[in-house]
Amino acid sequence: MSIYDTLNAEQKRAVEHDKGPLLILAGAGSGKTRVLTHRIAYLMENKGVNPWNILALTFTNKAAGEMRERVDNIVGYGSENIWVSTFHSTCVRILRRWIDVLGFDKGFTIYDSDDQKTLMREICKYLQIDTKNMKERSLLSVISSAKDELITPEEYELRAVGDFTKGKYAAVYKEYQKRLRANNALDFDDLICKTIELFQTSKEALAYYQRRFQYIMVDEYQDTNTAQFKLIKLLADGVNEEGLREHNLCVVGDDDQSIYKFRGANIFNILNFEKEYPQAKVIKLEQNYRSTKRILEAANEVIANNVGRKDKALWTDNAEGDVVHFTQFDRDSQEAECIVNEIAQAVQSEEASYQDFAILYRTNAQSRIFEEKLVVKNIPYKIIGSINFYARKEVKDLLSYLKTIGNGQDSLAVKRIINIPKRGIGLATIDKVEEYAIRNDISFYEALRQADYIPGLQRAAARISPFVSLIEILKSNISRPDYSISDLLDEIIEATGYIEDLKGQELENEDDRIEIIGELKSKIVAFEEAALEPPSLSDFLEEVALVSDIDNLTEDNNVVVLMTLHSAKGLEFPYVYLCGMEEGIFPSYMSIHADDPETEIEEERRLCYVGITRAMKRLSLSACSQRMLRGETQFNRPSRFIREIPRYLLTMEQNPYNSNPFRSNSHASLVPEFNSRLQPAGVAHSTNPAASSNRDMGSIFDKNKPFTQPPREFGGSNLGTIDYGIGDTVSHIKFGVGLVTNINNAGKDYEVTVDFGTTGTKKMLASFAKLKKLS
DNA sequence: GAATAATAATTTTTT
DNA sequence: ATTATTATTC
Repeated sequence: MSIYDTLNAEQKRAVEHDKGPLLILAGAGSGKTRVLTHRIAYLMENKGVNPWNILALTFTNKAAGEMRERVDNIVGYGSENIWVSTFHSTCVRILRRWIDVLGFDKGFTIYDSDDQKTLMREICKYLQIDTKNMKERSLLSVISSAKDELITPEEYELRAVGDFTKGKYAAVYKEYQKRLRANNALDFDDLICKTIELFQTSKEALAYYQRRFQYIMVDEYQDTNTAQFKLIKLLADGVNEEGLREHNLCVVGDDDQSIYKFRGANIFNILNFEKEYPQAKVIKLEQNYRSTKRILEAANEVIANNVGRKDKALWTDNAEGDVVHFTQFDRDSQEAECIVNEIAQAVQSEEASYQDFAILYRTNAQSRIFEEKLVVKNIPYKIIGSINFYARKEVKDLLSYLKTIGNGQDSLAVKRIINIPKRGIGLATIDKVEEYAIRNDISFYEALRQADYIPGLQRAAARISPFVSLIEILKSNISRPDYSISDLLDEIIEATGYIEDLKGQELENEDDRIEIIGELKSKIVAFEEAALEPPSLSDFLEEVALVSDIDNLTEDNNVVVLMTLHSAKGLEFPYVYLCGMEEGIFPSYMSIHADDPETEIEEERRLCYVGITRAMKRLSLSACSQRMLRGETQFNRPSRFIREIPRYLLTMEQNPYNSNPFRSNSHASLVPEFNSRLQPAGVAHSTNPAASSNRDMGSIFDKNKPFTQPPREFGGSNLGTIDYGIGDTVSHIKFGVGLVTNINNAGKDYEVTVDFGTTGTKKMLASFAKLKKLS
């Protein structure tokens, strides 16, 4: 009896394949990680492959860590020598060693999307681009797509000839790359592109890694972009000791779970793998070990609506299981409250524990309301993603100090902290320094050091020099042998008086902010303790840039987890709540109204498939008729994906708050209170005329309504009117109490004129103003 | 020239 | 609702 006997026939074939390209099409829950780890073990144990020669690429650090751990459990030795890491970490590791070939310094900084945006803002200002027409975000995405396709700024320029807009893009792209280099910084895409550039520039570097990585494995292959594929191809093109090109490349993926097209994922990497490698062997894993029959069938039915997929039929030996639950709520607050109550009850009755539950949604913004309800119920939870810890102001400030000390060329970081805490250095001074830096072709920080020689900076120069000395002193500490990053952080906080400054600002959430600084400190300490040898500052900054929230999700925490559908890929939970199943939310408004809705909706559908297939035992779907989004009330119809699940697999659950407020659950006491909060106050929103126009967004379903449930009314039935008229007294959230002096019918909305007395007379649209009638 | 108050703008998904 | 930018005050 060997460990390989637990594998099914197809899995076994995949595991025992040793030489040559291999494509594993692995459906959801078909044990693909198991196959990968067993294959690594098999190669080591039975084929005498040196773990040193194995490279396994994943997309998240979590997946990488898990893979290493699982190999360790099987083999018991040598797993630390396998190179298992994410694409991005792999590239950083290579570049830290070789990037000087490309003219960068080895201490380069990695820019996250916030940094990118800041840089782009500067560029738009510099190139006098009107950001009303060309948004920073869209410019960045143009650049990102170019990089994904390995198009250089020069090439982009060539292709742009004669096209004004593209010409502009080319200029921005060029300037962006120029500034990254000047700051000795790389963005995420650069990590991949520069590694390829390195391999094309240095035969020595390429040969070294080709020789080392004799066996390459790629997880989530459907998410690779053109650049990543090129990188894999370059590495897999090496020769072995006998001078043979074996292409020992094993890729695992599922075209139905390709959900990163927006990030450049190229579906043809998986669809055309056999064309690229004609000798490739293809193995399909179609047995699902995760979900019940009903859940799997629901998933299959939904995904069957997509065209142009690789043919496959996922099946399972698991039990029939519970039907899929669908509940339609009136409001998002009900949805959240109800789901949270259900979880509390299940845990109370010891049917399950907190960690068995996941709440999944399309956008991060949806997490807020759940958090609210979970706190009230005292349920332990973890939200993955939403407000990234490293995006907090305090953290960014302190990290910028670290970056400034580690890489003085990173002007973005220097500019961020030069006046934090306030040193009396304002915009005008910064502009002058910047101008001097550009004129003399030096970095911003270098210009600060020469502040005394900058014309027009008499008084300001005196304010700059203490800052420069501070950084210089902190810098000199790094060279001490006993130096640690956490000491450095302490010194920064101490020397700048950062915490005192924070306290002086009299912010209401002062304690939270100080706590966050403490959290940063413990993260640094933990990082230093986990490292085998004392890590360098750039090691830590790299960790910060490349470790995502999901990576820290561990199973030993008994908490309910909340995350986006994207983050949930690769995970599984006994009980899954898929909420916000509404047209405009999921599928998203963006996809419905895209230039090419068919394609975009298909991606959303794959995302839905991913969501459904996370569930092992029970799947609960829900939608709300009314939802608050960015301070506005939206009215959405249930998602088309609900309709795609056959009725016999679904139960339509009654909204417990509506049908029977005294339902026999232990939380019945909450209900009357809830309703009273909901009814009169909410009427102002639900009766505004824009509501009916928003509603039409989902009207494609009017002709073909999938629901037998009688349509319920919200609050009152006077939708499309407003409950105040000329001469009425109304209150506005910001302007206070005023008198309605005029109402005009402005198409789908009403333009209301209100006299707020001393505040003045304002004209506003009824749908946005949220006026409340006072009588 | 800098600090502060007021106003405009923004969010789909992520390494 | 939160954050970046602009207008205003000191």
